[in-house]
Amino acid sequence: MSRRQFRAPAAVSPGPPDDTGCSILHVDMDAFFASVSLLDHPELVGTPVIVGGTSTRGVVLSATYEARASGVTSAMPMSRALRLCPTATVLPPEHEKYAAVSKAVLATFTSITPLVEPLSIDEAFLDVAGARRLLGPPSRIAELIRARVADEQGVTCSIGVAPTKFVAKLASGLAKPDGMLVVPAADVVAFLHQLPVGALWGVGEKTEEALQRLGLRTVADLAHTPVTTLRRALGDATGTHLHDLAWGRDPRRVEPLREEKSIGADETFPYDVDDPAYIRRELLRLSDKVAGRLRKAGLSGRTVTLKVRFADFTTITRARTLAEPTDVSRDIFATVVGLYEALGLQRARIRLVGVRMSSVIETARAPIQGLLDEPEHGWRDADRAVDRAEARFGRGSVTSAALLTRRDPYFPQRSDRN
DNA sequence: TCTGGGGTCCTTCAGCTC
DNA sequence: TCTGGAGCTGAAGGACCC
Repeated sequence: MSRRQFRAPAAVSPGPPDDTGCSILHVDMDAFFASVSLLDHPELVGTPVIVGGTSTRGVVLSATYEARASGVTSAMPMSRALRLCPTATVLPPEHEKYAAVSKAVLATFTSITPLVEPLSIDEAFLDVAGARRLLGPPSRIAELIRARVADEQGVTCSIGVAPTKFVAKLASGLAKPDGMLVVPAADVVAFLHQLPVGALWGVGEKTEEALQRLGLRTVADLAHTPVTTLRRALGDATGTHLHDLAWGRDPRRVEPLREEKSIGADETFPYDVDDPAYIRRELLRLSDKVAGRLRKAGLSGRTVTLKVRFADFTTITRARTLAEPTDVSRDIFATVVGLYEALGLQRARIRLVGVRMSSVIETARAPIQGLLDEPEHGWRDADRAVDRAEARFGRGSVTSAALLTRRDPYFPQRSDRN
């Protein structure tokens, strides 16, 4: 669910398409989470529905187009969304269901071309140059995909067809909902130049403000500004990149295999917390979670980053790079708690804590040496035993004694298990 | 209005080495 | 021995995406 919506320029027709020079498809599921949730609630089809967190600090994850008509957008605080659309039905997220549909949709894509680059759970780029002989021109392939996704999964998607990834992504956004937009190579510059600068991928609120200060409102304005001016205002990389995009230059290819660069987890408390012992327990829980995900992915990380967000929403991070990569919960926890204690916070009111591991490599290639004081069968073996137990008995079946509690003052809904 | 959770990438700065 | 610059790396923070 895109946070910003742009109307399709009148000059571009969605009619019988000229797809000359187009081999990149961007497929974006329409209101994905809400659509999948409605598969089990057919009585709510055609009504305003919001999927999102129901805690005191929940935000909108997705909303049906009926709810969006009232001004509801993703990432909006739930309290505000319900003020805008008081008749909406609120459904809690069902992440496993979304993952299953996403996997099935991805299988449909890979049956058409091996060049599929998933961008998130609900969108992907496809390079269909190699499928043309078998399946026809890109626009016909796009229609085939839309029909198959609707038939097989019961949800709709929109597709942008263009010569480059970034134009295809813009086109799919403009085709929503349940549509297709083709931008042939010869029309790319004209298509781009009538859009507002905020439509460009990578221009958010701050960058848009910086561009407005330069008097730049449309992509055409940006394209006709000297690149040195943009670099001065936005930095070398961003300035050059946006200037290239404004002229339709985007050499990025569809890359089916993208390596993960970091794995992390963070948690916003329903209420601000000022109890250091409670924070340490949460860091243990998050360290366990991150380590488990690293092991599941067969990865180890070297840099441990602690994130702390205070009650006033200011956020700090502290990082430490270890001598060797690790996927051991205990190592991550010891490092992150050391970073936390080095902050010297007394009773600061904390809203969120997070743990992230970066500089990740495959564990099989990681140089792992036992520490001098590490027992022969150390925490690494214990972690693997926990992984095996959880695989057999379910998540949370084995956990640290410190995480076992009858009552959680900050998460009343939590029970004995995490 | 009051801001989740999972990420990536970029910029700036400091410390280190040569 | 001291100093300054270049280049590298890591840390921190910000912006952005879905």
